[in-house]
Amino acid sequence: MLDIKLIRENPQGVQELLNRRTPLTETGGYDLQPLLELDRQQRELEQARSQLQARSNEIGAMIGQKIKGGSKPDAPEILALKEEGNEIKTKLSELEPGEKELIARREELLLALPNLPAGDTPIGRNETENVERRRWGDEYLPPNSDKILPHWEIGEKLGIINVEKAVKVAQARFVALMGAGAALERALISFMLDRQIAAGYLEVMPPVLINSTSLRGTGQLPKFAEESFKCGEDDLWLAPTAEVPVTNLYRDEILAAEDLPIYHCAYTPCFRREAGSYGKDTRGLIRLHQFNKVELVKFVTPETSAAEHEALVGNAEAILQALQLPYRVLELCTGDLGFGAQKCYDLEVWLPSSGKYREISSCSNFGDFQARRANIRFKEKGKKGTQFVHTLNGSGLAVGRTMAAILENYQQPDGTVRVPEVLQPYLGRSVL
RNA sequence: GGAGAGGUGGCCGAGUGGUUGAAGGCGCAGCACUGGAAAUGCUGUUUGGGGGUAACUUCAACGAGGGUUCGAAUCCCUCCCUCUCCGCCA
Repeated sequence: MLDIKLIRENPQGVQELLNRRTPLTETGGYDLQPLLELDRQQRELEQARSQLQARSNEIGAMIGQKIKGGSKPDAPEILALKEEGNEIKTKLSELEPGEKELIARREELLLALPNLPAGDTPIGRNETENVERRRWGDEYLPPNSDKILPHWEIGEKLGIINVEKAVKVAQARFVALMGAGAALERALISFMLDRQIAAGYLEVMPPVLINSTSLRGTGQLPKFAEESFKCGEDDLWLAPTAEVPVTNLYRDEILAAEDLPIYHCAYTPCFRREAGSYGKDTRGLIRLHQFNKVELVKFVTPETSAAEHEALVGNAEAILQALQLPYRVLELCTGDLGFGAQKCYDLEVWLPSSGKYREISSCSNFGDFQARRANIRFKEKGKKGTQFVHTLNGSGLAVGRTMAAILENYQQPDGTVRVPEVLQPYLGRSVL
């Protein structure tokens, strides 16, 4: 959520940054004018209301004092005050619903606004204008990539990925991992967690059924309801990413400045409806309704968040490097930036069967956008008031896509797959 | 699912209609005492909105939302959550 004060004080500046995401036109974009108008009306009403309220409080105190001083409750001067109190109450009851309505509508508009891109986020219209920052691991690109099978075919041949059975059990876009496939998934999860724990992250295992307040806190609601699975009987949703439960661990808390930064890593299954992506990536492990992910989440002070962001990307990259998987780092342009992000790097791993880099991690700095929604603050000793923390998160990494990358990049001519060296202790074997 | 108890400030915990934003304690900060510290004493210590350059001022908040009243943490209604016991269960 954006700061209404910032919008009020610098509407042109905010509008300009929002236009970098989607230009404001007659047909689209983000128009601040209705919000500013609501805000103006609301403050006007608030002033009128609180003046009346002040007088009402005064009357209450006066009556109290008189009665304490020995006046009878039905003395004329008290009856006169009560009369005035009643008049004020009538006026207040006329003002209050209007103000509440204005506040609710302002909140609604505010919740629908995305975060402002950071000043140095490259400007662009869509994913074609993302900027490649670096590549890593060219020396590990597999030779004769034209002979490499897509991971789902290899998985099927090895008997470690079974789609048919999963579709029977659930529906399309689910897979069942069998034998070494399940073991590899588990090994990857353990490996990733161990590395991130060693890098200073505290492991958590949060609920993956989460309430709507939590989803609103991180920005998935109200705008992206159709992307998550909802449990109809309860106010519970299946977590689309561990970002939601882990960030919300600290919702409505005031942290001590010396507790920051807080680093968490979490393995969770993730559930996404993938609405609107019906034709895409219909095969394999790339786009599923259920997948595993190790997530990194940071809570930091505003001054450190940019540096913490770079470090977090480095923590995600370290996994790809340890697995010797070639990848590149993209910085998302303003037109492709996620709703809550002010700056975002995507890591894309090389998938030789399709000759493409595919997203395997997305590392975002949310600034205080989520903290404002989820009310996560910190207090510095000796300083008055509180500040919002900055939240950051990134995948470290998406496990299924990592498995896909391994199956393809580590394929051998005889149809077997080498196990990356760092995983061998976890799996107890060197070939699949 | 059945029965009961309860939700107050960073924490514990008083408070059943009238300066109660809230006693007391703990914690924390400052000052005093000390060679230094401990102990002790004194003082201070919630958050959010509005107005104001500021000093300051005003409103709101005792789980949430309604209601009664001139006035509600205190009374009434609805909802949510937590805890205990029983049942069920990995």
